[in-house]
Amino acid sequence: MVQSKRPSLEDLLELLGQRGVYFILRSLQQGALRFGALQQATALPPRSLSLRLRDLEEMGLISRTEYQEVPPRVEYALTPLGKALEPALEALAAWGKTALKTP
Amino acid sequence: MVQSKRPSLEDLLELLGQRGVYFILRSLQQGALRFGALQQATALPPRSLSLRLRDLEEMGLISRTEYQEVPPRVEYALTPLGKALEPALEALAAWGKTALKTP
DNA sequence: CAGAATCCCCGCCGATACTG
DNA sequence: CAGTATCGGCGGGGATTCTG
Repeated sequence: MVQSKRPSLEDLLELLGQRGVYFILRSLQQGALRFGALQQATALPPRSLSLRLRDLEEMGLISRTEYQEVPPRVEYALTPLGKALEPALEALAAWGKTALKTP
Repeated sequence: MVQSKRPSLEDLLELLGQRGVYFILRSLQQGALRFGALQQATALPPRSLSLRLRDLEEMGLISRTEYQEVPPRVEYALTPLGKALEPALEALAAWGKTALKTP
């Protein structure tokens, strides 16, 4: 467990502004996912995805679970703090839909 | 009226991630404000504030009204589309408070 | 499979000065 | 008052390559 950053609203917004982060959180709302699956969902290069996942983990929004197997398997899931974002993400999505209706 | 950009959710998130943008929108929810007032509210240098305001205007979230007076006066206000963001901003603020309670 | 390392480049950011 | 002009720095971002 890392949880180094104080999860301030400004930090969250800055992170949400990075490409793919919104999609990562939305995807994980359906359940835990592996690195490869997130790569496909976000269309991010490995390095960028890795950085974003670390940011999210440091902010306490997601957890990383490493399974000692062959082949290696790592799963990412929302923490309670991450799940608490759901209403906000819903509200943003709702705005996005209304924005399309009134051009 | 400019309204050049299609207001997609990704664009909004990217813009919200820029420093000061959240504060600009929140401040304007209380009513129209002038450039100088926004400068004080956000603590942004003039150039950055000017860029952010233009981004917001291009996305159709705020409107710019210039009064031909001496001294010059310009007021920024939320458009209906900008006001439609209020629930989302509220939800984000609510998350911010819960984030503080559960460190 | 899940990342780390390296490299290079551009775009933003803030500071300072100036003007209609 | 409400911006624009100019500049320098640096940090993030993507592409590519390599490894436990």
